[in-house]
Amino acid sequence: MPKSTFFNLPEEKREKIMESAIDEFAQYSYQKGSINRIVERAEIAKGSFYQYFEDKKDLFKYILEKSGEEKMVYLTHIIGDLDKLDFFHTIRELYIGGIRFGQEHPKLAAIADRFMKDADQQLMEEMFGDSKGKSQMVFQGLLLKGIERGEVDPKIDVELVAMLIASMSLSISEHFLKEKNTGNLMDMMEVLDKMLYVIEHGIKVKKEGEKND
Amino acid sequence: MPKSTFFNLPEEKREKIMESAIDEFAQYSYQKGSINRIVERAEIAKGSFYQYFEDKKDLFKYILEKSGEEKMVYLTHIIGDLDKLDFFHTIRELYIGGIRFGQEHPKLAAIADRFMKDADQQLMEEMFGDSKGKSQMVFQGLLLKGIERGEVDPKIDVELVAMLIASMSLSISEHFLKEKNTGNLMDMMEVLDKMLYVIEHGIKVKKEGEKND
DNA sequence: AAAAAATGTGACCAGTTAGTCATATGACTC
DNA sequence: GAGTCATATGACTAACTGGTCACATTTTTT
Repeated sequence: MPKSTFFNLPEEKREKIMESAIDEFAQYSYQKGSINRIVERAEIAKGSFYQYFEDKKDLFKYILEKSGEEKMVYLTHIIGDLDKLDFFHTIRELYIGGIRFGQEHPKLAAIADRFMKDADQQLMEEMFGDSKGKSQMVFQGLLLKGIERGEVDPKIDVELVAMLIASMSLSISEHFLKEKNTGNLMDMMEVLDKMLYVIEHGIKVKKEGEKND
Repeated sequence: MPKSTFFNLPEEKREKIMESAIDEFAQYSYQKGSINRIVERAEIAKGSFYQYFEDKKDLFKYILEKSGEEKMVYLTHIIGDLDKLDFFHTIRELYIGGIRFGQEHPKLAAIADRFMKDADQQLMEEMFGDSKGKSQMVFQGLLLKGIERGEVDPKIDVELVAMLIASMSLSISEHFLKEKNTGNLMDMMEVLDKMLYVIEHGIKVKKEGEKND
């Protein structure tokens, strides 16, 4: 957590610092992001930075937390309605929420994605405290519920599939972030639905007598 | 490519250098791997290193190339028999080859995997010259052939699915590398087959009248 | 106004990095 | 033995890094 001095700062200054930091970590990774550049861009003295934050990790953690909170805004209505939709529609809604978050906060999305991709397990644990990724845990819970309800194939290995879906999610986010020029919602939805189709049905050719939606 | 001086070196020395470098990059990433530590472990002078290699990139590229060649040894017999097996058995064989390579050359596998995961697109292109990952291209080719043969669902988006499979492959390799303590072939095969099952059939519960292998 | 507490500052530290270069070594040729 | 040439060396450079600290300034309290 930032020190109290940071929260005592006038809002303008505080936001300038946050913006500088977010710009920095959106451009560079956590590792390569430079405190020197951040304080330069924020026009504060190096020493001041260390009056506001414990260290680099403290700052980055705070950004991730804020980013997580912001993302939650896009997802809570889905989590609330968890029983109204089946597994596949639930994760579809979750992805759509994620895409909207990414469109409205591209830098935050880029920072979080890059961190998920780059960070080694040790760093992840230092930042979050939980060993397995949060999203993987969410998927795992949803899968179990989906199996109970008879929507998801009970033969699958829940943990493994959660991992696979989490990894696909990451690569699809990366894909979206990379092509932000053509990042219109329609195209994204199309890609999303194609991905969900694969998760639902697999890619093996369907024999006669099998149904489709 | 390393300079001619490197290849003129007595084999013993050459291998000591390669081993030091491989150890270094297996432990640290390309970015964080240190030439200083490499020359120290290899017991050569810093200046000597730069008599053998143009720079850090030159060395790393050479390791990746050698690693790629070595991995090919484990895959060529499959590429040769490409028409004997259907799509799903082909990629299964490819994965098994990959697993065996990883078991016999864990450091090389770790280096390549980490690089695939970490490297930004720019660096990838500097190293390989091709924009899309090699494995993704292989999957794409296999998918197209699989569709032609009526094994793979023609409704899928080939490029997207190739990307998804490539990303799953990476995360499964990572999974295997992480648990090298329990890394016995039997367990790995089980996980592999579970993953392939998902790719084949998806995770939606099967209605009556649908078949399974 | 004086004292005290809080905040701001940037030179500085010890550490790292990739890469260079003048010089030394030693092997081979004439 | 002199001359030549490829190779070996490690001190050195310049550029960074995250983090510290003695001091200056401002704000608050007495």
